[in-house]
Amino acid sequence: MRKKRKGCDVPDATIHRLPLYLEKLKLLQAIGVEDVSSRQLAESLDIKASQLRHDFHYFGGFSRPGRPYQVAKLVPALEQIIGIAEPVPTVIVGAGHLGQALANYQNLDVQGFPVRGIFDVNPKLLGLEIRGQPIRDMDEMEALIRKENVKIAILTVPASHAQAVTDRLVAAGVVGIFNFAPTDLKVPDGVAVRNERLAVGIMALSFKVKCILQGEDADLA
Amino acid sequence: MRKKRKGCDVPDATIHRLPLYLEKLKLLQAIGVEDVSSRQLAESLDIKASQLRHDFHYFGGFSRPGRPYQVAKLVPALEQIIGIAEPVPTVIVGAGHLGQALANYQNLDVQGFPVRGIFDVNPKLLGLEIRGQPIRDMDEMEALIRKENVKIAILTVPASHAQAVTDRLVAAGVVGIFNFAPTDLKVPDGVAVRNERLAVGIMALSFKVKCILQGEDADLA
DNA sequence: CGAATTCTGTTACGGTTTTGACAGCATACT
DNA sequence: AGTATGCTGTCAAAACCGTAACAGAATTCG
Repeated sequence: MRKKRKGCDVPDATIHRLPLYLEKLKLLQAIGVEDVSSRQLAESLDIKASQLRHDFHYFGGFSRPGRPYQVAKLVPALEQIIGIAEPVPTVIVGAGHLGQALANYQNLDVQGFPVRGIFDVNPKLLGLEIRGQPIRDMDEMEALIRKENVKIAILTVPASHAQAVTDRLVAAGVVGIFNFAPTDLKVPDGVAVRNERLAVGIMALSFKVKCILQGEDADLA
Repeated sequence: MRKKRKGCDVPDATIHRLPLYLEKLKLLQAIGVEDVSSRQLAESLDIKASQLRHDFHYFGGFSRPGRPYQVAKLVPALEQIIGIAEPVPTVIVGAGHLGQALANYQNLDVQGFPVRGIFDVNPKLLGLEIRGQPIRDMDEMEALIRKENVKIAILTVPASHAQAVTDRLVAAGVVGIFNFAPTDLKVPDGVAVRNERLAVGIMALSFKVKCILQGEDADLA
């Protein structure tokens, strides 16, 4: 296999922690904190300090040894690593309840993912504006993706349409798909999919709840 | 530590796969399939058959050796394990866009989590009906949770209110919280929290997209 | 009836992630 | 100046998870 680009050969588990680090650091920055040690930052996130340093180690020196991390240096460094140093234009496909909720979710913009288009097949929804964006017909999708150079799409269509829409997105140049449809998508190499399956989340929770309740019963016995 | 209850000392990774197994099995059941081998089931989910058997092994015999799994046996067994053999009553706290979208999400009911109450502080929302459920005032929350014996709550309030609401939920007897607020919740032992952080998902995706695009640049060079 | 096939349950291996430990640098203090 | 302290970067051990291999059981076919 070809040698990976610097900073891309990183465990998934680490990748999932980077946004948490960034979020917490931005919070600290907002309240005027300038320096933060690995211990402080890790404890506030309920992880071990050694893990945090280990994570950062994949990307090389964020600080000089012996000195704590500087928030003002770390924030842009993490944004660079995550890929949101520049705003990342995004589209939402599927303007049902979930799609509309995401379109309304102000944090998407704030966190670097401005929504440049919302699309749906339902003609009744066309023209309805959400935060200044009209819901557009699917016919316009490819043109807008190309025009705005959109690389990331949020997919909130029914499972039955997900694969067909995915194929169109990929053909139009989308490289990352955030999939809320409860189905597995087939994509060519060079396209990343992240499945966000609500049902999995709540069922995993249910499993733990069941175990907790059983444990309490046992305590009483 | 006290000996764990049977079937509760299971890796997280396995727990997260159980809903996928169940979903696929229900699909097979719906189209009349009676038997399914570990290989068939695993391939349709893009995992190794050995992993599937390994997962099932945590819970003991679902089938007699030498015979494939019987869908009609496996579905209720998994439902039992996950804890949804009986419907699990649920409440949604926070009737903003996301809360309403989840309340409208029909699959919640179908998958065993009927919504028994939707709550919000905003008086303008009170009384608005979503799928037959009125949005109720927060004052009524504890009473309804106790009356319906609700153990799982879905939290879609702003981050600033999340901890206060959590404390009330826990005090009222909720044992599992599905948290969509971008903040870490402090809960006592015996309460499970699952954080569903949209920002983490899209940023993890962004990281991979950045790596893919860099890789393509490299290919051209 | 016996061999071949198909399948699961179980165990052992290999890789990855997490945790712990320590050396080295920079500062603060006596 | 010299010592003590706090910090990071780095490496090694430990825990965890995924994969492969195999033994045993039921069925099918000759």
